[in-house]
Amino acid sequence: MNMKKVVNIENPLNEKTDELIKKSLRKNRVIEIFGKCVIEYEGRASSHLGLGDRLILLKPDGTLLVHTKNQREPVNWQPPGSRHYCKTKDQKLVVISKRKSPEEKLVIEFFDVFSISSLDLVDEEELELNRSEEEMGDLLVEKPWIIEKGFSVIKREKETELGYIDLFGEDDRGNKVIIELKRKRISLSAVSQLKRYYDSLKNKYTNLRGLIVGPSVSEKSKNLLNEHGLEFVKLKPEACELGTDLTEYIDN
Amino acid sequence: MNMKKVVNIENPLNEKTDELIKKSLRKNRVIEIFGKCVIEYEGRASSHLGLGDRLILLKPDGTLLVHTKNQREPVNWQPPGSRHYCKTKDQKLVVISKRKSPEEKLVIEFFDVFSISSLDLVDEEELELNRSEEEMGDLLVEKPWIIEKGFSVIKREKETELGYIDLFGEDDRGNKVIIELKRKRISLSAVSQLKRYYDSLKNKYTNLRGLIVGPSVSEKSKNLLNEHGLEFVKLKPEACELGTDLTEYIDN
DNA sequence: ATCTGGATTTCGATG
DNA sequence: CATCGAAGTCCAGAT
Repeated sequence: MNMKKVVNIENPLNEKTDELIKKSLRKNRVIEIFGKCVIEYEGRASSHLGLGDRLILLKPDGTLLVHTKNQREPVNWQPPGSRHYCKTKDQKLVVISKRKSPEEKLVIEFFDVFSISSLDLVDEEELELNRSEEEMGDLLVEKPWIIEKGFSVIKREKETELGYIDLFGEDDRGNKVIIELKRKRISLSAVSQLKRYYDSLKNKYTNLRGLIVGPSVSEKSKNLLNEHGLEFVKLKPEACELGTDLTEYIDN
Repeated sequence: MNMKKVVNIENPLNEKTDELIKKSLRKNRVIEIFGKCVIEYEGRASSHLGLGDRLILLKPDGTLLVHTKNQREPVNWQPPGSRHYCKTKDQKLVVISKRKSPEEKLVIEFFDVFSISSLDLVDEEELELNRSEEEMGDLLVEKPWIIEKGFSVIKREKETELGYIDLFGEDDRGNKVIIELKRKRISLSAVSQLKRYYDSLKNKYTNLRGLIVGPSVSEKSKNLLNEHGLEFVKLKPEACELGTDLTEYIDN
């Protein structure tokens, strides 16, 4: 069953780890290092991280991740496209990752290495993700009556001077309608975004409405919508999955 | 030197891996699994990921990460605070992670396991990060003349009806000044944000200016600033680090 | 290369 | 718990 070759050193000696990492980098393997280290970063920002235990992950696409025992986010990293190097200096393993444009450099100095594994990962599958904002758009193009009776879509992703409008359409009285879709509760910045689109088209269309569509809206956002004469339409992203009962919208 | 105990199985048998993972979870270790798996997610969104090789990371704070050989971002994950479980079903290792509020569930079914390591990571260090937007604020509070001659800061993080203003101050002619700080090139949404703050205070102060401070500004954003009567002031975040030569601002 | 906006954003601060 | 905005955001798509 386990025909896959895992290179694994439990108590790595520095002279050997150096070699192993270099070879694994050449072979485009994913490399994982548990170790005690100090980290310096210099680039878009700059940072210093004192001595501690971390897990370092080197990916064949040039990604480098430094994970601590907490948090979803890496404490330090290099984005895809970086170049990784490694050497032994003063008896210590040093891993360096650089990229250009923007110029960025990460230096990891190991004071102890607990474990190294490296492996060729084969993965051709792509993630199928549902309930995105895009799916909300798909649903409304197909069933525009969910917005309101008589509504019709003219254009998806309409470009304006000031950004892209999710849906542009027309109501049963001939008003043009700008629709901004959100899969989460409506925030102030979402309202500002809609207002910006509205302003960019209000000179072009005399009868113009602006709708924001999402699962809910905060109090302040609702007030701001009212001030600007914009409207809110309730629609939860989970309603946009196939086979969902939409009868609650049917009296529109 | 290597007194740290690394639990490491190179060719894990499923009966043993089950036990090892359960024990490591109890002991709050960081667990890393290389394996071939299928993944289902159901929660804020939903997703399916077909058979492929991945690296799974389980953290003691309840974070779970699934990394493929590419990208900085995990292809699937659970945020901190989730609960991890593991079992053997149909001779296959299954790892499950759940959280409530919002309800989310991730199920990883392994068809092959290549390597497992688990380790107690000790890390008390905090990251020292420089060149943040906050540091730009620190500098301008200390040296307000960088904005312009005669400018003075009245308040940091001033709250308004429609959000928090980074800096609120006054110029040498008695105009009140709203300042929005950005460490990156100014985008349309940054301008919208400043406009929102400006609108929320323009009734309160008759002589009001709105400045946006950042390293550069896009053409569209510059136009939108002009339309609204708002202003741009150039300041790079790296200038906010200690010991930087600020003579280029000194004629202000 | 830049611009634009979404994201299972995450994260921290604040009320 | 909700709101708000930054982030070395990342990332995809469009120009």
